[in-house]
Amino acid sequence: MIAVGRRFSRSFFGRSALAVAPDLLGHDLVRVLPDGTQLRARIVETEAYEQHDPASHAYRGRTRRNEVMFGPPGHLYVYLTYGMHHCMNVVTGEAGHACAVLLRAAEPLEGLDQMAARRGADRDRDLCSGPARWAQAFEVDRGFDGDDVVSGTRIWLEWADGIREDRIVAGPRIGVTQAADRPWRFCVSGSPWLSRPAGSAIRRSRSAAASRSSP
DNA sequence: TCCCCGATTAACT
DNA sequence: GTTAATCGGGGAG
Repeated sequence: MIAVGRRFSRSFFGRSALAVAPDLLGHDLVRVLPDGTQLRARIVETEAYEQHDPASHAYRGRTRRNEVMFGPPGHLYVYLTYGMHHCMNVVTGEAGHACAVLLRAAEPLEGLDQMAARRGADRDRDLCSGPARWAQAFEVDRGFDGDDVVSGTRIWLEWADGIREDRIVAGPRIGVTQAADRPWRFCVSGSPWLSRPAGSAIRRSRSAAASRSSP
């Protein structure tokens, strides 16, 4: 019997981002390109963006951009950052609760040639090792904002092996300036597919350290 | 309307 | 380690 990935249930995503983010590690994001090619990558790094989280796009309320975050769970929230990069999130929590999990890095498993063609990358490690890299490899942009990853047909999440809890490492989120101390980035320990090494190896920038009030 | 800045990346020194 | 690229969001005026 061929092992066919199972879809996630809607209720899996109907929890807090903090609960869903680590639980997505070791599972797969699947994408079918317009020509029928299937891409698959196994999640190794996520970040949680909670309700009332100063680092969240939804912190200051509902806007056209973040509208999907306020909707039902299990949908994609895709945004453009720095005027050129797209990032993929999965909306979590009940409708009305604007939380989401940022998909940051994954191990590419299927369709590596297609990913490389879009990325212009020569090494496999450069295909999905960062939120914008991964989105580009998967040919995902704002046109995918709101897509259903539970029942979708062009992009969806599949239950795979998962990861043992003792292999999950939590650390500060990357690139955020608000609530920078919250350890809401989750990584598969020692994975070579991360956007950056996990753990305490991340050094605080000098300016940030200097501006810190120290009791 | 104006203006600053960002959940990043790649190409520099 | 540093920095340009590049543009929409959203707060300020």
